[in-house]
Amino acid sequence: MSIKLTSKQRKVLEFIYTFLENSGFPPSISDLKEELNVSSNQSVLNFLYILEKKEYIKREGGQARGIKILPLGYREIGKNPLIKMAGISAGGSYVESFVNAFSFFPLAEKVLENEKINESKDRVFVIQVAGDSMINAGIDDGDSLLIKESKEYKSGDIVIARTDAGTTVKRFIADGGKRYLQPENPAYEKMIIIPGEVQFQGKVILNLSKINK
Amino acid sequence: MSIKLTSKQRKVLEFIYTFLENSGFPPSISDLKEELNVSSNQSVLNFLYILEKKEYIKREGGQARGIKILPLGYREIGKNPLIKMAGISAGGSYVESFVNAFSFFPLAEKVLENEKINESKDRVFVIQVAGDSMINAGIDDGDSLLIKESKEYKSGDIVIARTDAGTTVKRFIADGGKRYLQPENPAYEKMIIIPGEVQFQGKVILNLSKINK
DNA sequence: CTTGACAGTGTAATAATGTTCATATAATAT
DNA sequence: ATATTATATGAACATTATTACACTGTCAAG
Repeated sequence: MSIKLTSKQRKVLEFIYTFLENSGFPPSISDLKEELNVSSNQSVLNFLYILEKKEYIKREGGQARGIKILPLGYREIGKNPLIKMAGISAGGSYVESFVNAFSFFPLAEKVLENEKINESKDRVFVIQVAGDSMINAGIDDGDSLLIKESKEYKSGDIVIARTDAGTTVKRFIADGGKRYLQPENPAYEKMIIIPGEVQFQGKVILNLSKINK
Repeated sequence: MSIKLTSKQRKVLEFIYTFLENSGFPPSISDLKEELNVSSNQSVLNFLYILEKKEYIKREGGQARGIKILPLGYREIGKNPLIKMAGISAGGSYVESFVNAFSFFPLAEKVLENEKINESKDRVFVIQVAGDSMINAGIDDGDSLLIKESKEYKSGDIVIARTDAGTTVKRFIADGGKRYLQPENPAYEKMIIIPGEVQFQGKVILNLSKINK
C-alpha cells in the first residue's frame, strides 16, 4: 500500500479538519457520510481505516467522534492545529465563535507597535462581534475587535462587559454617580450598571476589520 | 446568579480541558460522571448548564461530546487553547501522542540559536519516543527529540522514517548501493530500505530530554 | 424561616453513534 | 489474466450518549 493519499482520501482528511475548526469537536460517522454523499457507514469507515493506517489520524474505538488529526495529517493539508477564538455579541447574547490564534497573531503583530502594546505585559485578545448595537461607533456585525484588558475604565471607553444577560460591547458612561452601558444605535436602550453584576473584560483598542480594508 | 465559579464548577471546567488535551475531543456526559464520582447524569448536566450560562463553555445540543470551551473558560483556568504534539514509536508503531506547541516553543527558543535554526525557514518539530530500539544512541523510551526536516540525509544521520509498518526513529546507513535503517540496540534488526516505501520525515538534531536534565 | 443557589440520586425513554457482515464494481498494478 | 486497491451499498446490531422527569438535602442570604 502506498503511503500517499488519493484525492478522495485527502478530501476526507480536509473535511475532518474543517469540521473540527467549525465545531470544536470531530465529526461523527454520519457527519462524514453526509459530507461525502455516500449511503453506507462502511464507506466512511474504509476511509478512516486508511487514514489511520497511514498515520494521518488516530481513532479512539467505540467512542463517539473519537477522531484525532495527527501531526502528519495537519502537515498533509497544510494547516496548523487548531486554536480557537473569541466571539461575542454586541447585542448581548453569548460568546459564540472562536479565534484561530495563528491567523490572529500575524495580524496583531503589525499593529501592536502602533498601539504601543507590550505583548508580554498587556493581555490582548480578539473578539468577533455579532449584532448591530454599535454601528454608530463604526462597529458592524461580524467585525473583529482587538481588546485589551485594563485596570481602569474611563467614561467614554468602548468596553467588553460581561453581565448575567451575556457579554456585550458597549460604550461605558459614568455620569456623576450613575454608570451606564450605552449602545451606539438609537434602536437599542442603554443599560444601567448594577455594581457587582457587571465585569469589564477589556476595552476596544482597534477594529481590525476596518484596518484590513 | 453570580458570574463567578464555585470550586466544583471550576473543577468541571478543568476536567473538560484536561480531557480535551489528552483526547483531542471533548468528554461525554458519562466521562464527566465518572470523573466527578456522581451516579446521575443530571448532576453533570447541572454543571454544564451553569458553565454554559456563565459563558465558560458552549454546548451543541443533541450532539455527542458537543462541548466547546470558550475563551472565557480558557482564561478562567489559566490555560491556552490546545494544539497538539507528535509522538512516535522508536520500535515502529504508529504516531500516538501530541505536542502542545505552547510548551514546545519556549523550550525550543533557548535551543534554536545554538543549533543555528532559522525559525522562519527551517521546519522543526518535536516527537516523543516510545520504545528502546535506539538506547545505544542515547535515546530512551519517552524522550522528546527535536527534529528538523531536511533535503538531504547522509549515512549516519539519525532519522525519522515513515514506512508502511509505521513511523520510526533509526540511524540511516548507506553502504555502497544498499541502504538501511539501523537500530541502536542489538535486540533489534536492521531494516532494508525499499525505494519508494520509505519517507524521511526529518533528522534528529537534539534530544530535549537529555538537555533538561 | 423561607427562598434560591448549589449539589446530588435514580429511572426511563429516545436519539445519536459506531461496528460487523455480506457483496459489488471499476481501476490499477503485477 | 489475476490480484489488489479504492470506492461503494445495505441491513442488522450493539453501544454510547443525551434528554426528561420526579425528588432529596445542604447552606447562606435576606
